[in-house]
Amino acid sequence: MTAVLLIEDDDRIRLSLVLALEDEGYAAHAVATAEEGLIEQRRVGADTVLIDLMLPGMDGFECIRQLRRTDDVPIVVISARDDTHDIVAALEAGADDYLIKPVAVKELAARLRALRRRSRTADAPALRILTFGDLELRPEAGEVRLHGAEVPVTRTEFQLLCELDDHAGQVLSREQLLQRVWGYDIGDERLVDVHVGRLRHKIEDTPGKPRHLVTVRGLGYKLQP
Amino acid sequence: MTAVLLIEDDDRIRLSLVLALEDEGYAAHAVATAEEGLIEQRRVGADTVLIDLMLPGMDGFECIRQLRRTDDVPIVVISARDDTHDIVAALEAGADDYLIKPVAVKELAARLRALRRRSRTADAPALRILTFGDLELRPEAGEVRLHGAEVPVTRTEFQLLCELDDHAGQVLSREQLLQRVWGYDIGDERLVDVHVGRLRHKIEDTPGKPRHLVTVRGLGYKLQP
DNA sequence: TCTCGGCATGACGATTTCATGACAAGACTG
DNA sequence: CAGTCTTGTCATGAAATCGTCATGCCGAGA
Repeated sequence: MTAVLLIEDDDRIRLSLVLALEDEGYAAHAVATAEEGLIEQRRVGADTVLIDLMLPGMDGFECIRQLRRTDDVPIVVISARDDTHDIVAALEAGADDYLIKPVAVKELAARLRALRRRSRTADAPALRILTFGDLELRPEAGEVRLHGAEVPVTRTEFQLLCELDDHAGQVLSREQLLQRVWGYDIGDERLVDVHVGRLRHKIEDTPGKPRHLVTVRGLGYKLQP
Repeated sequence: MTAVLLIEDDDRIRLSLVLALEDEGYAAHAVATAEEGLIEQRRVGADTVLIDLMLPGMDGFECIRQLRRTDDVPIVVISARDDTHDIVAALEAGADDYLIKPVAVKELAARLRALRRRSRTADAPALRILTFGDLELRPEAGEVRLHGAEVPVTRTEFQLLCELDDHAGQVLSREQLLQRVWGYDIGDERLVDVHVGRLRHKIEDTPGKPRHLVTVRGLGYKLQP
């Protein structure tokens, strides 16, 4: 059974939501403040956290941020405030979904199922530093290194490389690359060739024999893992 | 850049959403019908699909179900209908989120970011590998391996192999293969023979005794599981 | 065994697909 | 404002690939 932790200060809503969730087959557990919620989640480790934004003491936003420091648990906000600004802030703080009170329990249950479907895996990815043999890509730093030495690449080249990197090992068609790097719907696909060529000059040692950025004839290009 | 596919029949909404998404830094691409959407997603493979529910022809629910049969892409519904029943049905069909028109673009963008944050970890190692004894087929990588070593294969050969693979174990007639790989309605069936022959040179070790790509006299070819 | 239709295969010209160098129009910098 | 960097377009040539055809083989049924 799925364990849900509800953080909500209003007694009536808290009680009715717990009952409704139990009806839907969840093991629901509720507390009234953000502080209790943090402790409880650390202790119990529910599969999903439901949280109100307006809480006495620590507010919902801060609670979400603190949860997110240590926990990748799916978080759904349930709030009376329907302001776009609040919604964006909550999602940016680390929430996964935002429902406006009064909530339809069926909808809540469906959203919880959808979210759970999506959150199957647990491990959080570390800072990405991707290595392909002697080629290093640091997306956050905007750096490309070959044999440890930084290689100057232009913005377009870098984006192209990142796009290929995001799908390392997969073939991306010129069309896909045009769409993703340039934002074109249609356009001259030779443009991709030209940039791939330029990139190769910089990141391949042996001309004519690309080891990283290989072309798959008739399909596109890919970055060799 | 993140590629988004929008499926929306209303011209005004479609255009304004595309522009708004591009402002937010997405590579947006739009079609007007569910049927086009399915084709487009198979062709281009966006990172996220936005879809309206009320569409001419195939409706949004069915489109979501069909997408989900082959694709794990995040799907966000954007609909004018605010009925709980519709929301639940869409989420159950496989959607990840549901927004009610008119949508606040900032909220949409925030939800897309949240969804992407959530999906990224899950679908990282999604490279399919299909194995037939010593023969390996990696559709996304555009690779064919025999005894672990990569075999260079042309596009048509690769498509032919994928098609046979999709129906592994069952016989496909030359006519079916012509239709599926070449798109011909009619044509010279010898063409299939020639390509099967070329493919065999590459993926069979013992000439004259095909172990993977078997011909069924009078019927067609099949890939032996 | 003979015959015949289905199948395999090698060759070849036509076409497609790629790589690359050159160039001009911006963008950026000092 | 001049010089440099970046970017998109184009032309060209090389190489890989495609579809067709002709030829010959092989298996199944008589």
